[in-house]
Amino acid sequence: MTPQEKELYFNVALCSGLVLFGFDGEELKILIYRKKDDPYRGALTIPSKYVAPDTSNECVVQTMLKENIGIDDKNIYVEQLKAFVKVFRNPLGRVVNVAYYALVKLTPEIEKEAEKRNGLWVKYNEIPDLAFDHNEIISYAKERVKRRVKRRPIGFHLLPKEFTIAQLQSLYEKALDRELDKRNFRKKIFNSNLIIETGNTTDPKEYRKVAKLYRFDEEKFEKLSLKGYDFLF
Amino acid sequence: MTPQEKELYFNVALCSGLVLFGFDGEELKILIYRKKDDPYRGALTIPSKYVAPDTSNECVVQTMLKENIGIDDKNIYVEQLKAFVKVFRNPLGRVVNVAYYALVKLTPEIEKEAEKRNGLWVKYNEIPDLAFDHNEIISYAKERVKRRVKRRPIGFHLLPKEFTIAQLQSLYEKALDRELDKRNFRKKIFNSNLIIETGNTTDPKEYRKVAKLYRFDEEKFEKLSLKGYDFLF
DNA sequence: TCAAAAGTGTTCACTGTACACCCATGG
DNA sequence: CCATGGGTGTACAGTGAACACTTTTGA
Repeated sequence: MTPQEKELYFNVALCSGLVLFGFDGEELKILIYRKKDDPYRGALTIPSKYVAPDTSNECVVQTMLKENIGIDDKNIYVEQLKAFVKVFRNPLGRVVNVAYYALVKLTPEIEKEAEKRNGLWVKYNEIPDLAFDHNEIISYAKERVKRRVKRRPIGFHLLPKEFTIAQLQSLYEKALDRELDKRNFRKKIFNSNLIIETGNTTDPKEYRKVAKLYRFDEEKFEKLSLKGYDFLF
Repeated sequence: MTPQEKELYFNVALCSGLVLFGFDGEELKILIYRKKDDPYRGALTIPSKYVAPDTSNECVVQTMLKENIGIDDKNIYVEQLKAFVKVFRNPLGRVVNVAYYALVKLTPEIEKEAEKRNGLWVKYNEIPDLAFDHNEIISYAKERVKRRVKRRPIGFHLLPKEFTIAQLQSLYEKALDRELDKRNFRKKIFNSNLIIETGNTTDPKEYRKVAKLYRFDEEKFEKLSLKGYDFLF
């Protein structure tokens, strides 16, 4: 490669975009921000951050998780979506956004933590207009999650350690954007043998009727992951 | 963004990588090259090309199709896989490879054309060691094609206008990397109503027994594509 | 006593899969 | 006459989808 070519081609910026899905037991939400700098000051965006040439995109995603919701945990489920590469995405120059999505269990603390840092949690089905091509990125992320949820038990990343079947079903309904039959859902979940009764129940003060709590069988999950796909909805 | 930041971040090169799948009626193949320049002179690679900051990645893919196999056709099926972004992919600097795959119907002419231009067609299941992370890219592409083939009738992009059921089945077997039952396959294909008997048959000189030729019902295909997924294998 | 959510089985249609033989033709 | 590949139907199991009532308990 000639020096001229080097100057021509090594002239692109790289950034990581993050579609952060959070589930609070009832609602599936996505974290967005109001931009505080140019370009598009004041517009809404998903979390995005430039990547220095000697830093990995995945590292920047971890940094964003730490900065945006205060989570410093390597076990958060993160997966690349694809690159968004349109020429005129950004007025500063050619910026390639390599988009990722991540799944987190929301607690009131995490929600507040993100809001303290100027984040906004918006419902999965009520995404406002965003800057750049970020709406397109979110659509792509939602499709990916729909597909993953149908095939792999990634839903467990979004739930607390112990959860009720109703919470699990609610999550699947939100992610797939359709109602599921309660009896069929339970049959399917129990047949998968991926969840185990913990023996605990919900706090009687919180609900009208106590519900059994379950946890996820990690061993079975590992085997299933290795084998490939299963767990269809 | 400060000028210092601009200098720091706008320092990455962008390239399009292409996993080109071709089917000749019997074998599913991938096109690779022997590299003629540094770095890794002499190593095998998939077609890749730097993208100038004012050019779209998709455009570069079209250019590669033209340069590598002499096909100048906007109807070739092309889809982005994802970005391959490791920091030390390339000794010249940070190069982000946005990988695509494309599907083409191979004729002896196209195969020879590509070979004239130094291309090598390797069988889907006999991929040699490649430079950079190109083996990883091909693995990812194969997984994507497997999934797509199961869900959408993209197989038709790899076949000539008129084809036999045996050719179609052979393609599916190669792509999915397993044998399929002849009767079940025919049942499934005919039930999908996606193919139409043309009334023509194969040339009696070519085969021991003539076989009916079919074509693909584009109208039904459009409807099916819009509706979403179907056509499971 | 009523509203709200937990929990529980059966039936039917469809789809995937396993499986074997006859026919036409060229060598 | 035989090797090759085209073409055809049935039976069984498993899964998806539709569907309604009882129980518990807090308000």
